Amino acid sequence: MLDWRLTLRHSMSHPPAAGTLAFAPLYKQVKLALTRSLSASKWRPGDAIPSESRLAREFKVSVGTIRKAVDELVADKILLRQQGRGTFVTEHTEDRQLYYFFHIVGKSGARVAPTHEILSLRNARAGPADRPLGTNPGDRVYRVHNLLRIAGRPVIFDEITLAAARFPGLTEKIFAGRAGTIYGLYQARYGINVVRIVERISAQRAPAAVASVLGMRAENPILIIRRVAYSYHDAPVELRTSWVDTSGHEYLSDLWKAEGR
Amino acid sequence: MLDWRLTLRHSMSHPPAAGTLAFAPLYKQVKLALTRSLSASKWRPGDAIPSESRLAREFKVSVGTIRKAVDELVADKILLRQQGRGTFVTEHTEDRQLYYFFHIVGKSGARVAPTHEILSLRNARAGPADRPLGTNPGDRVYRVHNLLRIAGRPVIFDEITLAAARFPGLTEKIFAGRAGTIYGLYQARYGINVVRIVERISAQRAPAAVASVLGMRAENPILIIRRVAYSYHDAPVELRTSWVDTSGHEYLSDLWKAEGR
DNA sequence: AAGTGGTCTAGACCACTCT
DNA sequence: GAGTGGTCTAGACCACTTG
Repeated sequence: MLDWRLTLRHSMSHPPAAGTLAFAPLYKQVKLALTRSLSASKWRPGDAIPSESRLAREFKVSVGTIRKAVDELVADKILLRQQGRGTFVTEHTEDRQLYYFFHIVGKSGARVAPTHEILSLRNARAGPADRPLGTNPGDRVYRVHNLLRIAGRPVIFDEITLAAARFPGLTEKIFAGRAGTIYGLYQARYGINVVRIVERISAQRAPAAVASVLGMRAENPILIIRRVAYSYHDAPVELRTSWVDTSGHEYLSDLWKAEGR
Repeated sequence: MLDWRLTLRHSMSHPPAAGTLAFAPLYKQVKLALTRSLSASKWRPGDAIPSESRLAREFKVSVGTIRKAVDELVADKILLRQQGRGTFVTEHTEDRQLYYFFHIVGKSGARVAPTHEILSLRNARAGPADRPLGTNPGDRVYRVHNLLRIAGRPVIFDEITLAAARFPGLTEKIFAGRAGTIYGLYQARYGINVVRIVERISAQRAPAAVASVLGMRAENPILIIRRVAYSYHDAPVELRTSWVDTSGHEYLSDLWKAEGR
């Protein structure tokens, strides 16, 4: 279990060196070792990681140093501390989904969980627009169409693109029959943990196909969100384009709340 | 200078008590005392606050406790640490503006600073829509119209609303003739420090008046951003509605980058 | 009662900036 | 060299959860 023994201590000086963190502060080295264990699925979402005193013994550093590493992972929402219980690998629960990965709220500000309806899952070939996924044009991808309703009313139409190589054997049945959230599915079935999203937003005219699904008039203004979802170490996982009818809802951007302050 | 002597130590137990933090952890009490000094303009933006060892002496707590309080203020971007130099009150420089308070980027992702053109500053009466400002309908407000160009092309039209009571003597000349950013003006002239914004985004049809200023066709889809800007302790400072032509630019939402990771 | 995270302390040494 | 923040340690005690 001690294959992560750190060789360098206090040698925080000089070229931070590309790629490796050999000369970084101890707590950064610990943080990197932990995220590597995480991405190698050493612990599963919902599991407790070893206690801080135990980690301190294993890494041969002080508890304070472990705390500083874990502090950052908690701030990144990769780990979750619970006093008296332990430190856990964050799960993609409905609540987390709603707070950190779903930014559409009612005009009154009310945050309501949407219901999902998977419309289709198709095999396709990646195009140049899928580059942010890390795919090359021609690579196999899945495209999933998804309709989100809020209080029964269709509000969002999603097109989700995934690299087939990273999601082997994915089917519409698996996607539609999942237990929890979509990111929970990635996590539970493929060990892929979405920890960060970047979204680009613009206003356009609603395409006819989208408008008809959303029950709005074609050519009416619609909000378009282009999302890239990342796992540990900035590895892209998912591309998602969302068309949002903002006649009754809007996009909420609140960095503070999102960071849990 | 020691008017902030803390009476309670280690008494972190029991009713966190509404309003007061008397029973909160020491570092939270220190943080609160510091933000109170900040909002009382005890130190001006750009100034260094006392060193950590000095604060530790003054507060009669350990340096580690001071560090934890300052850590949070740095994470909130209220303070800025510089190794070897000191800890400074954050200023509203152009750079900070561009990174934390301006979310419009080119479709390529390029972040370009806009140029501002103040079109008008009018006296008006607050309406019900101005409630988030903390004003009651009928209170005096200023409304400022502002055109932002990116690479010479008009992209954003802003309507800024301010409570006249908090910005006495504000004129169009002052607004247009300011040295740096708009939030820098609030800071330098009125001691009001914007530290957080919340934005709500929707897609609508461009009103004729806005469309003509932006040089786009009326009724075309346009992005609308309704912003509330807050100072310390969540005090609302500014209401801003922005109409954005997203034919060549888009809104970027990246919590991580915004948090400086 | 045992184990976990949360707070706080005191002190050492390093890295950086300024004079 | 003096002063600042940055890292790291070791240990005490508190608050909370679980058995």
